[in-house]
Amino acid sequence: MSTAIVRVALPIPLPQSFDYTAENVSAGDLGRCVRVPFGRGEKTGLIVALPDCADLPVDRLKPVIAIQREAPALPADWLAMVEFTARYYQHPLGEVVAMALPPRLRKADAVAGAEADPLLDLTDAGRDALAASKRESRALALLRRLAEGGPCRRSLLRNEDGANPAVADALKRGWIAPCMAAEPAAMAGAPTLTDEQQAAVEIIGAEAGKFQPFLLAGVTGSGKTEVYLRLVAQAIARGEQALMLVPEIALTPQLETRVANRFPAARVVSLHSALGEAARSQGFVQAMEGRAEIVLGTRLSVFTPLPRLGLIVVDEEHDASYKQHEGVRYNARDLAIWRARQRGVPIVLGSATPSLESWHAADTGRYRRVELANRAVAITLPRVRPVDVRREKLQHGVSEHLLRAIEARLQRGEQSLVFLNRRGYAPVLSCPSCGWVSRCPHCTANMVLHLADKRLRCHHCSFDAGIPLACPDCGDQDIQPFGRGTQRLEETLGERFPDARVLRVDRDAARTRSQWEALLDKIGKGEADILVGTQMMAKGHDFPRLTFVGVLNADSSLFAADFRAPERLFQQLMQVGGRAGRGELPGEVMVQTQYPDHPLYKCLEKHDFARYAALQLEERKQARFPPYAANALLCANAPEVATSIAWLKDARAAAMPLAQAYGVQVFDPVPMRMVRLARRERAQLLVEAPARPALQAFLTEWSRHLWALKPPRELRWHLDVDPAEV
DNA sequence: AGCACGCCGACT
DNA sequence: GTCGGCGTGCTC
Repeated sequence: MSTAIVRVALPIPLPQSFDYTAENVSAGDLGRCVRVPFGRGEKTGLIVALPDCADLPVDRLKPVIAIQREAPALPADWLAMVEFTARYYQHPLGEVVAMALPPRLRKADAVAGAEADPLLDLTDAGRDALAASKRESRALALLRRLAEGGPCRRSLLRNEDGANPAVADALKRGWIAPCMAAEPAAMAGAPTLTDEQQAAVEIIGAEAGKFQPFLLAGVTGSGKTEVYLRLVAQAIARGEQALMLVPEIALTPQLETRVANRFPAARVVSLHSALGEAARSQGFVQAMEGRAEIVLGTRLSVFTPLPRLGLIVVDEEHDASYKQHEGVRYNARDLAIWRARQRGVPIVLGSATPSLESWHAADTGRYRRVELANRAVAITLPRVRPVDVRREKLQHGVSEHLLRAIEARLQRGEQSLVFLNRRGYAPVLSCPSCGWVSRCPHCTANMVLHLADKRLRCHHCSFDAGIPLACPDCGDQDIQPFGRGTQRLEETLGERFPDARVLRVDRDAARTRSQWEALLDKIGKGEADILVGTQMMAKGHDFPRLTFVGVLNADSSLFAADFRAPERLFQQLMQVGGRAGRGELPGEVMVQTQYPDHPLYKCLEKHDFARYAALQLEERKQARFPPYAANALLCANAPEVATSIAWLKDARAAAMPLAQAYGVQVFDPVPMRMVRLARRERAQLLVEAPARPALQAFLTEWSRHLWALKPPRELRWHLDVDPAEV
């Protein structure tokens, strides 16, 4: 019996791991879950190292309770990634592990990797039955599908409605049977590639087995997904696994089915936040054991262990949902790149409107740019033009130009979308005689009027109140909604076009996944004439009958305090414009603005992303913003903003001696633009470094000081490395 | 984060 | 005389 030391990462907010003694430990126990005594209780952690000696006298170490040896250990490269994540984002390792591991895996019970989804194929008897068939039936359709498409996962057959009894019946009759993995790379129903797509596939495919990032810049409708699928097929054919990351709302059952149907014999694991614990654990284990060929998922799936990883795809790489905004504030796109380098595999970042960071990386040659300039589906890009609202009288915020454009679509039986990034009926309720406005009692924000359910609601903390009949301050009964939200716009358009079917698509109308699906379905079937939508409508889906997009209130992002606001506006407008005219019909986009000559709108008119990116990058360079600098924010919140500011001042004082040495600039603490959020008052401090390595080196040292800086009990703080908003 | 210990007010 | 407030200190 030999006693060894194991180093355990525990899910507690402390920047250190804890050492324990254990019997009969082997190198294979690295990456295993372990039950340990901790304080007065017990905890489950992960063995992250087998050190020769502990940083504490051995007699003060406690023995572990049990090492969980039934489940497979997490591989070394996975450990290296979570360790990197913890280091880079300055977050305790144990908490990173707790986030990245499905909860089931951390528990003591082993996850059985049951073969629940067998690959089915026609038997000889099945072929006979098919040949002898007389009448059309469910069973027959099933057999024909297998005959034409080759072997297929049972789950896929089940997806086609009502086919499940037919599958069971055919199995019983011996017409179909589980078969050994045929060719998982086999594709079903793949369209012919355009020359451009073909070229892209060849260029990227040639780098298989090497680390090489690609920026696949393809206009909306150019068929990026098709390029991904071909590359995935190549990877699978080489016996490798592919990881496909997509933004949060983009992972719909449609996409899952599209991928799964394309590779009927492959095992596709789909991972998203709505998934149950069991399904998530199962997918994780299937990927880890190399039994799944494709992992398709949102940001969290970047942590899926893949022993034979051969390709990473990040779709819509500019999308904000890749960055996590609480807990471990990681960016899945950036981690994906790190992982591709670690594993020596190519990575494809795809977008019609790449992030300026990625665009710049392509400019400097760190990434290889591959362009898809032509739309694969529609004839032309939509005509885009600004509507000068200074020269027009508006009707409830909508210009006559827009209304006429909608009218024309109605007459032609086509769909219009009016895009307004503001939920609710009106952004505020106000008293004209005393100036009272509906403020949230817990936040520095206004309560939004939701007339549909007769409530005032704070969009930041979800505080909810009834609508007062009179002004709470002066008693005036003439309190009024000010400004316009989607609900009011829906009402306005309904009044103006009484015969049209107006459909609102925002977070209130599509609260659940199924509501969102139902809305998409309704639009797809042409059961709406005018859509009123927020950014939810900006991405993802093509509606063949949608030929007009009108944009309201775009200017508000033009001169916003956050330096990334214009970038996001341009991306959003380009994406939303991409909704118009994806079918046979040409599209048109109108943007209401007070600044029709603003370069952003000029570039948008010409669909010139490259030019806009160049302009923005020049501005960023002048102002020393990313990607020409690396940022981190130290954020603090407490019941009183003074507490936050005071602690941040101490933190800054601790930083000053280091800042010189690393060449970083540490700014003064400032209250956040929205100081109060959910009864806490927030402040932050910006750190600006010339580049990421300098920032990293500085943060590593600074955070040691920060942990030693005892804050008052009621104060919370965190570091946000590469923040999305400054 | 938990969860202890620890030293000062109104209750059986 | 005790129950309990939440201040501070530790967890291998």
